[in-house]
Amino acid sequence: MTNNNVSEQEPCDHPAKKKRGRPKCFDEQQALEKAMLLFWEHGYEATSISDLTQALALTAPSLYSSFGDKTTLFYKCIDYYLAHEACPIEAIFLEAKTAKVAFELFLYDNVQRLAQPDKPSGCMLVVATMNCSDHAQEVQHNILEKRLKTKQKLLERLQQAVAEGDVVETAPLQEIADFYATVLQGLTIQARDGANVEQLHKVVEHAMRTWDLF
Amino acid sequence: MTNNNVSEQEPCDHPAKKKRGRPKCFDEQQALEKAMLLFWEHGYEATSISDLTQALALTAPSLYSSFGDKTTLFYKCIDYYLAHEACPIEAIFLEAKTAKVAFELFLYDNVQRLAQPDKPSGCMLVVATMNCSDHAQEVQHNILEKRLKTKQKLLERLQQAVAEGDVVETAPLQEIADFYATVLQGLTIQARDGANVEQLHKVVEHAMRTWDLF
DNA sequence: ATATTTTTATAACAATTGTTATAAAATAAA
DNA sequence: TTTATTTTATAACAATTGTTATAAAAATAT
Repeated sequence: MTNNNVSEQEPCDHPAKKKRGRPKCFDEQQALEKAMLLFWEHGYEATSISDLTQALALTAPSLYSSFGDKTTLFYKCIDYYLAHEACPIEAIFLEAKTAKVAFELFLYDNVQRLAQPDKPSGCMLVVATMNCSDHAQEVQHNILEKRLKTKQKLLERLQQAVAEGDVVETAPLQEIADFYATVLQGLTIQARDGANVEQLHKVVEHAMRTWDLF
Repeated sequence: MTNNNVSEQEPCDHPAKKKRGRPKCFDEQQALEKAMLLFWEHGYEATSISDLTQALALTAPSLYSSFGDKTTLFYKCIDYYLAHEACPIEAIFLEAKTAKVAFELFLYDNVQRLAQPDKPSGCMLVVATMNCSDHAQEVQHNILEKRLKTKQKLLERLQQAVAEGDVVETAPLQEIADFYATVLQGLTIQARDGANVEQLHKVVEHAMRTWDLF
């Protein structure tokens, strides 16, 4: 919104290789971000093409020629979200020495992202395809799989911890993963319901204090 | 679905006071339940009138004359849900001697309801108005308030516990309420993502084991 | 200057959205 | 039997849905 100094056109190695036809009168990345914010806020189906064209200030044919149909655009917005707004779980899990620290960093990082005052609340992967008609079943299923992958990563980090010795072999890894996945997704709804960063921080604090009880 | 022996027509005190005009060819309660199931599964906006008329096997004018417009019907479905499918939190909170038992019973009762194989997963209050356009903002806000009321009841039960002496005065009541509300709503998303009753049961079991850590 | 390429703007498309007017059908009361 | 009442079925309504055909506009390449 307030940031206008974006790179006008990616030089793409060649410093100033002018393109052939009529130049675009909007920045693709900026438009993608605005579309992502709409889908994030209202969800896939509740965001209409006319909502998008209005917010991005471009016509429907421009939208379609640049990003494809609504489904394709939505997937591109999901990719944009994962690249710019979602928690970098792999990086966090790699740098953390123990699983407990990994989960701690992961949850606190999420808290910061889920309750930003100037952004839609909650995780886009959770909220954007919650309400879908039968027509959007494929989109819904596709996003569900991404959520399940995150949960799988929690489990794998716990397995790594067992291998490395910082979690005992008898620990119920699946239950631990289920518990923290539940807390994580609960944070999304709490954020949607108006909880702020401090509140969510306290929730995570308590959830982490239970680590050694498993 | 499998239960057909519903009361055909409410006698309404007078045993057999026949109504005046042409009789209805469908059971209102049964129709309401089917509508509720659709809204529960797909959400408010993603459920269309034609989805409803098709599932209830009645025409649009019949639907409108019996239940009013879409918004009114939705609210009636919410009432039906609260009366027949939602956890009776007041009753549970009244019969439980301590706040810990109250929360325990409340969460376990929810687990049973959130992951029924033959019903939509998760809490309808959480999932039905997750994705809404600007037109449905009022509906969305209305349902949000109902969610907040539940959270408020958690807090009030904790305050009651302090008054009764089964929770220490120094306990951070708001944080405890926030934590268990987070777990509760996380259960809804977990159920939507395919978790079964046993898995959710384990999550609650662990969440309850942290009670005395506050 | 002409040709080529890309993006723009205008306008329309069939299908679906929520909703309602109209009249026929089915009952009870007079 | 007639009248009154209620529900049904048919059909349409304007508005919006996602999408695209068409041609003008604006740039580069020849």
